[in-house]
Parts: sequence; structure tokens; C-alpha cells
Amino acid sequence: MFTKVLVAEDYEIANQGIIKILNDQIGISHIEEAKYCDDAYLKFRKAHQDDSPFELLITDLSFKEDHKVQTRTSGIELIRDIRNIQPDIKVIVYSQEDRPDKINMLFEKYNINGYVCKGQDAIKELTNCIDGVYQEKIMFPKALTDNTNANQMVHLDDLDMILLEELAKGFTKKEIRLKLKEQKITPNSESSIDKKVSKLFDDFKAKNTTHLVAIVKDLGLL
Amino acid sequence: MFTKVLVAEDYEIANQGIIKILNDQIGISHIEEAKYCDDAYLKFRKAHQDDSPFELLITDLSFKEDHKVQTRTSGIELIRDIRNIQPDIKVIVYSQEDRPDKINMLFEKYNINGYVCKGQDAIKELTNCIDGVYQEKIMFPKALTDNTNANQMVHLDDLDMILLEELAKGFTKKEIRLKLKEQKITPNSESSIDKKVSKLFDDFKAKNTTHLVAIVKDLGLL
DNA sequence: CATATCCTTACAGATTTCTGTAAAGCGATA
DNA sequence: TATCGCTTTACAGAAATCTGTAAGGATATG
Repeated sequence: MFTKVLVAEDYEIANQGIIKILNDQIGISHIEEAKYCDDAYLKFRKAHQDDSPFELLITDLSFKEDHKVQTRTSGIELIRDIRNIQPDIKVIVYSQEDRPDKINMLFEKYNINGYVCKGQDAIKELTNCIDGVYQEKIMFPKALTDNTNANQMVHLDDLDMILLEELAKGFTKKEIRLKLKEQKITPNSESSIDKKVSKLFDDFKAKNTTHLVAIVKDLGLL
Repeated sequence: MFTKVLVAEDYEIANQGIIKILNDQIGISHIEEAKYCDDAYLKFRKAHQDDSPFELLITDLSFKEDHKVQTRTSGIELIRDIRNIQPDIKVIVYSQEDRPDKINMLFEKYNINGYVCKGQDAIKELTNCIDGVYQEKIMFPKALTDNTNANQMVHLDDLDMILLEELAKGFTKKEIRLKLKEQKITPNSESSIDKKVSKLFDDFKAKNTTHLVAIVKDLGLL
């Protein structure tokens, strides 16, 4: 079983809960915790430099911001930076998030090894997930495998995401076109943007831009 | 110090975290836990009938619904029912909720004795809160006393909320006008709607409707 | 009663959105 | 080279948004 684990979770009590389980139920000896992404990153890097690296990272996704200014503000950035240094570290995300799209994204884009939804059966799910990941399995959460509607997913490419973000920030299509031109992202004609957004209308059954952004926000994709 | 405490929290891991703290840091001997409101209520009533009542209830507000059908679905109902039987029991709410209005409501309407926000310093806040409540104090969360920005809040009236909701659903102002007319809500001219929405633009510093809805979604008001 | 203030409504015009159609560009294939 | 399929772009028109100005109505105050 894993012997050295890093837990990144800003909510102290959840943090303690995870540690209690790792200790009592799984018997992992060396556990370190961090309440901030940056702290987690520093602990990780120190361990890596000292040649006693962590084998597993258990992290939340969202970290509340407070007085301490952080360079990393979400678990995703933490995963990215840590994987940059130690690509083979196992990563389990433990989060409130239960939207299939978002969770799938984590597996596809960030190659996480497991996901556990905060919830009633989190203890069993977590221990189960750690077991599986230790055996090199990819551990999807029940919410994802149960649900058949995971297949109804809409695939969004990079440009789709850019458009959604810019629209949500209130930019007009003219402004977005200029931005894309500046950054040499193609296609960048107003017509192409129109087409792409119209496709998003179809995909998400939205009536107009405002509706679209509201839907995408609700789905947690933005 | 309290000797018999009931913890109602559906998230197992947070549940375990609370128990760990009550055990390790405060030294409370008799702790019972419940993952469902109804369970909590039954445990409470049994203890009360057996003449060894709980002295303190620590409860979450929101309980996720699952296969088990519950008569009580939120901490508020639990508090109400328990206080009905044992009015002098101390109650601490431990929840994600950080909106001043909502928290204040709990103190005013349900006479809770303390409130702790789930968050980075929850452990210290929780132990501190329990101490205070034991000394018969009313323990407001820091978020409520610290924050001066509670006053900076934008006040949204009913019509504002209706407009935001309808816009987020993708309805045009013409459609919204007709809906308001049907429901006999005034003002309902397109001009008045324009004016009200323009004010919201100012309040939230939004560039257009799409931006406005995105902002309001992010703030969790919608 | 006169006046000030606030709220509602009407309207106008510049801009933007949304939805078509059609043309141009480009790679793959025979 | 010719043709097919796909993507990008151009353009156009109806609808909706956004931002003014101004007029009408209700209420309060002196």
C-alpha cells in the first residue's frame, strides 16, 4: 500500500476526516496535509528534492481565497504543477463536484487516477478508490458509472471554451474577433464565431447567448 | 464541559473530522453521529426518553437526498423538531453557508447558540464556539462580525430576481414583459424592465445581459 | 394649490445578435 | 487535373439590445 501521501484540502475538518481514515482504516504511516495549494506544492517539492517523494496526492478542487495570496488557487493548477515535476505520481481528487462533464474532463485532460465525491458514502468510496489506484486502476466515481447520461456529454474544444469565457465576460463578438486575431487563433472571423456559438446553442438547447452562459455556468463548465 | 453531544452531518468525512476534534481536542466522551436528519431525530428522542438527553446538537444545514426517503430534509427542520421536545438544548450549526442574511435568520428565527462556517479555520472556530456556547454565550461566526462588506451588498428585490431568472432562461425582454403582464406584476413595460436591468448593470459592473447573468451566477445569487 | 420628486411608460436610434445564403479556400482522392 | 467534402469567410436582413430623452402619473410637502 501507499506509504507517503499528501492531502490538500482547505476545509480543516474534512482534512482531519481524511487523515483519520487514512490512519485508522488503511494504515498509511506518513501523511502530510496542506490547507493551501501553494503549501501543498512546497511540501511536495521538498519531498521530491529530498528523494523521498509522495506516492499519492489527494486534493480538493476548490480552495477558498482569503488574506494569503496564492499563486495557485485551484486543485487543477496544483495537479498540473506537481505532475510537471513528477509525472507518475498518483492523483485522487476529492471534491463536491458531481457534474459528469467536469469530472470526465479531469480524467481526460489531467489524467487523474481517481475521483471521490464528497458525500454520504465518501469513506467507503475513498478507501475503495485508494485500493484501486494502488493497483494501477483508474477509479471513476459511482456517480459517473451509474449514470447513463454521462454519454450525452457535449464535447467542447479549446476555442469553444475561449468563446464561452469571453462571452461570459461580456465581450461582443466584434471584440472577441479582434482578440482572437491578436492571439493568432483561427478561425477568427465574426462569421465563424457566429457559427460556433450557434452550434453551442444547438448542443445546449440555448435560446440566446445569455441563456447559453447560464446553462454552462450551471453545468460547472465555466 | 458538555459530556453528551449529537453530530448530524451527512458528509461522512466531515462527520469523522468533527468527532476527531471533539474527542482529541475537547475531550467529550459521549458522541453520537447521524448521517440523516431523521436518524439524528430518533437518536435524540431515544436519549431524551431514556432520561440521558443530549446537551448539544451540532448539525449541518443541507443534507443530500438519496434513496432513503426522509421526512426531514434540512437541518432547520431538525432543529425545530428537537427544540420542540427539549427547548433548552444547545444548538451549533456547522455549514457551508456564508451569506449574512441566511446566518442571521438562523439566530433570529431559530435561536441557535452558535454558527461555524466550513472553512480553513473551522477547527479553531468550532472549539471556540463550543467553549462559548457552554458559557451560555451566543457565538456568531467571524464572517459575520468581521465582514464590513456585508453592507456593501447589493439589495435585490423580488422583481430583480424575477428578471435575472427569466433572462438566464433566455427569454427576451418582450417575452418577459408579457409574462409580467399575465401575472399582473408591475411595473411591466419594456422600458421599466430596461431601466431595472440597466441599474443591475451598474450595480454589478456588467457590460451586458450575458455578463450580468454570468456575474450573478458566480456570486451564487441565481 | 403649486411644486418637487419619484416611478412608470413611450419612443427613437445606434449597436449587437441571430440566422440565413453563398462564395472562397483547402486537403484528399481518383 | 477535376471533383468531392469540409471549413472558413463575406454579406445581408430581421430581431433584440442598449442608451438616451421626454412625457405622464402618483405621492408628499410646504
